[in-house]
Order: sequence, then structure tokens, then C-alpha cells
Amino acid sequence: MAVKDKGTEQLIKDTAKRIFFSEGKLHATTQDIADAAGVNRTLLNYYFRSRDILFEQVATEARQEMSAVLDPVFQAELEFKDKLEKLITVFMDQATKFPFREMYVVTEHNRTSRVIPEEKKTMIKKFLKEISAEMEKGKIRKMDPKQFCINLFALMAYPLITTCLNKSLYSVNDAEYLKLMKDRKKLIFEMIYQ
Amino acid sequence: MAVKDKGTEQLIKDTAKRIFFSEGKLHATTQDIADAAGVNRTLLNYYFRSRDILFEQVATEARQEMSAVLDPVFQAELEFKDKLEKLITVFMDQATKFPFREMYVVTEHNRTSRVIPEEKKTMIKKFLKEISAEMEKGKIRKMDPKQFCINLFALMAYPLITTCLNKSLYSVNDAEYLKLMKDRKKLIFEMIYQ
DNA sequence: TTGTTGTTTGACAAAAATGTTAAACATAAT
DNA sequence: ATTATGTTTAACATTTTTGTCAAACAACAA
Repeated sequence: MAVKDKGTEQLIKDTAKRIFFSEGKLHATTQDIADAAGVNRTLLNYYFRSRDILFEQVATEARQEMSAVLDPVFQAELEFKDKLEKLITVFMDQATKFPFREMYVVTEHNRTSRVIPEEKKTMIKKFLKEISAEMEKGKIRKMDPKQFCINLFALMAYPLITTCLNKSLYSVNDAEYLKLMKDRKKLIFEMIYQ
Repeated sequence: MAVKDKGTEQLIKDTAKRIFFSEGKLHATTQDIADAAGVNRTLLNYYFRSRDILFEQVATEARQEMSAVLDPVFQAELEFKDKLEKLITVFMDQATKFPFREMYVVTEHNRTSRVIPEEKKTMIKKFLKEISAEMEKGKIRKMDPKQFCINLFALMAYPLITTCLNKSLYSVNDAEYLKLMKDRKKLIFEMIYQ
């Protein structure tokens, strides 16, 4: 029997997150999740009433977990350089564990066109200002600061979403690809800063 | 009634591609597709026998269309600089029309771990060699050429997948985002070359 | 006209996925 | 031992999605 330390409810959520965010099986059924968790499917209904509620809760927690990790970095009182390094480290560690979590949020956003809270937008605007300031200092190539942000997240997120495909395309094994991803932290920083 | 010039069979495939690759509705049912095409759902079975066959055919054609557009550029006898510019133009035009086509191929690849044909790998190896040569010439920052490739596709593909989310996050409208994407062609080139 | 072919439709059947219920079970408190 | 509480299970019901089929239809040839 699987580990049920934190209780069945938590086990079910953790399993759903693993299937969605780590394995990228976006079409998983409740039966798939129950099987992977080693529990009776009925328990998903017992704890979450319905599939939709479970999925919504998982999506909500995904957003919260991302915010909990990223927001403190965005808002930290750090030199921009240090903030950027921190951001890259933190984001890529997360994206290594849960490469499809952002993709899940994106497709959910497409489906529901959920509203982004104002404070989040404000936070981003402040970050964009910091980027602009850094451009003035000549530390970053001049461009629309939004482009800088878009570049940053593209460079971090995309290679982990396409891990499986890339390993095939470039004929590298798991260890080699992991090494590539590890090296990227420094590489991305050097690419966009100074 | 919708345009059925190219015949119902083609209309169904085109509609499926639009829903999957342009709108990013990866969970679409046969009924969704039939409705969007304005035809009776039974016709999907009449022309394609089953949902799986239709979806597989759509995936196969997606790969073929991407190859048909990209391979000639990869294999063209051009200065690396020109090849790179061409690649960016061609890829981003495609990705603008079908932002989720690559994502579809990726998730399909995850599901089926389909084998990449040897000639494709060979083509990529040759491209990686060209990248190495360009690094020797000092035209590209030195790094593992695979990283260069990964960077390139990340910068091109990701912003279009996350269009909807980004428009919300950065508070820009459709026209402004389109402009950003248009400007990216030049921006990406300048970022990774010279 | 009649027959032939391919296409389209609605009614129905089957399969897949989700939801509900009552009963079994475990555990601890009384 | 009994009751109470929360958890788990199997059997069943419902809903959703997919597949089949016979009949209707259209266009055209004999």
C-alpha cells in the first residue's frame, strides 16, 4: 500500500499534481489518478465531491504554490543582479520538479480566461520598472522590458516542457539532459545580463 | 453553411487543426469538432472510422507540415546568418498561426514516445555543427550548441503558447501583443547572433 | 425512368467516465 | 461490549462520449 501518512486526501492531491505537472498527462481520468494513488476511485468523490472540484482545487493550489515561491523573489529588496540570479534558480528548480505546471495554468487560463488579481499586475509592473532602470544603467540590452520578461520565462520554462522531445532530437540521455538544464541557470543569466 | 469547397473530409481535418493548434483546446471532443465544422458528428466516423484515427492523422500531418516548412530552411545552402533569419521568420509565422501545434506534438510524444527518424537527427546534427562553426568564428557566444538550439526555439515558441496569459499579466491588448511578437523576430536574432 | 454511387442524417447501441449509495470496516470513546 | 465517527469498498446509476446502422438524399449514368 502506498504511503498515506498525510492522509488520503493529501495523497490524492499529490498524485494528481504529479500526474498533471510532472508527467504532463493532461487528459488523466479520475480512475487514472485513483490507480496511481493506489486508492479506490470512490474516494475522490468522498473527499472532493466531484472531478471538477478536485481539478479546480489542484489548479488553485498550483497557482498558490507558484506565487509562494516566486512572489518573495519578485518583491525582495535585492540588487537587480541578485534578484535575477535568485529568480532563475528558484524558477528552474520548480520547473524541473513540475515542468507542466505552468502549462496547466496556461491551458486553464485559455479555458476559463480567469482574471489576474490587480496586486499581481502591480508586482509585475514594479519588476518591469526595475528592468527599465537596469537598461538605463547599461546592464541589459535595451528593449521593451516586457520582451525581457518574456525572454526570461521562455528560456527557463520551455526546455523543461520539451524535455522528452529534446532528448530524442538531440540524442542525449537523462543524465546529459539534466546536466544541460543545470548549466542553463548560469547560461541564461549570462545571456540576458551585462 | 460553412465552406465545403475542399470537401467535407478536408473541412473536418482543418477544423480539428484549428481547434487543437490555434485555439489550444486539447480536450476537444468529436462533437466539439463536428459542431465547429458545422457537420453531423457521424461524418467524422464516416471519413475517419474512429476518433483515434482522426487524431492520429491530424498529429501526423502536423509533423509533416512542420517538416515541410522547416526542413528546407535547415538544409538550405545559405550563410548561417541568413539561415537563422529565415528560420526565425518562418517558424514565428507558423507559430503565430498555430501556437499550440508544437505543444500538441510534445504531448503526443510524451504519450506515445514516438521514435524520431534517423534522417531528422542527422539533419539536426548538421545544424549543430554549423552552430559550432559560427561560434568558432566568434559570431555566437560560446556554449553547447544544443543550448543554442534550445534557446532559439524557446524564444520563438513559448511566447505564443502563453499569449493569453501574457496579455493579462502585462496588461496589453491583442494589437499590442501582436506588435510585440512581430518585433521579436529582429529581437531574437540580435539577442543570439553577433 | 431506373439504378448506381457516394454522402448525409437521425435513431440507436456501446463504451467510457463520473457520481451515488448502502454496507463493511476500523478505531477510539463511553 | 457497545456506540459513535470517520473511512473504504463494491455494486449500481447516470452522464458523457464514441461508434454503428439503416434509411434518406443528391447527383449522375444507363
